[in-house]
Amino acid sequence: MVQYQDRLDRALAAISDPTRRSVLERLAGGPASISELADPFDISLTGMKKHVAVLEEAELVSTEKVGRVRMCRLGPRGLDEAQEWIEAHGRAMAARLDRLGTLLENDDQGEQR
Amino acid sequence: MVQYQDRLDRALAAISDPTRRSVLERLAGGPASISELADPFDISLTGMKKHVAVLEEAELVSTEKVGRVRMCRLGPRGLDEAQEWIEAHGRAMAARLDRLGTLLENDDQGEQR
DNA sequence: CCTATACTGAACCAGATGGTTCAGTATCAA
DNA sequence: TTGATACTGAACCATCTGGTTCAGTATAGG
Repeated sequence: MVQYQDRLDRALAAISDPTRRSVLERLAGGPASISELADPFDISLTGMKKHVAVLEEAELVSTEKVGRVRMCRLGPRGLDEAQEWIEAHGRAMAARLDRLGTLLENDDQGEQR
Repeated sequence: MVQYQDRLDRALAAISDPTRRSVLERLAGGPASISELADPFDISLTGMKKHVAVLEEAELVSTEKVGRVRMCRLGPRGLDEAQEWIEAHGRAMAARLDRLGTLLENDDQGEQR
């Protein structure tokens, strides 16, 4: 019963790492090999491959082996679900906070419906 | 030099857990105690307190002890930064994918810059 | 054919995460 | 004052995470 959220879980966890966010930003500029992705960071090839694997499992990135090079590009699915959740609930949270802001320092218990 | 991203890291990691997302959704409806938050889940009080602590460190939730009850409410900062990153880069990624989509099955190598 | 390149897989590591139980402490209510 | 309630902190646990090194394998190029 948690499984249908799995992709959202993975996507959010994937982008919670700054290295992986940088990788996504880099790939937004076009495909790149593992080596090219690893280059700007103080990280081993193996380490970068792991990051790419995480992004791939979150379906944010797709890869393809071409000769001895693994080309990485943005996946077709992208951050849609993550964006949807944040927009829907971020909006609700902000709205709630706005109302709270006007009522605060006054009555907290009354908020509990 | 990574530290200014720390809040974003924490916020995204915090909402990558489905239990914590549910807690945020619950709190969008008004403040709640730890017990009330734990109730819908098969989790101990201690377990829920840990989740709340994570949300608090991400500055998504603030808490206040009132008598023997710890009241939890949405924090003032919210998901702004997370939303900004996803919107900015999600948009860029989607745009890139659109262009790729029109060019694909044709020439991949030419995309590299 | 030989060598350098680009990745891959296995093994390992320290620290974080998500959960537990158990033994408190503090407070509300009777 | 006594008991139930609501949390808290410590200790423990299994698994995941982000990283490493080392020893391959496969391919591009000369």
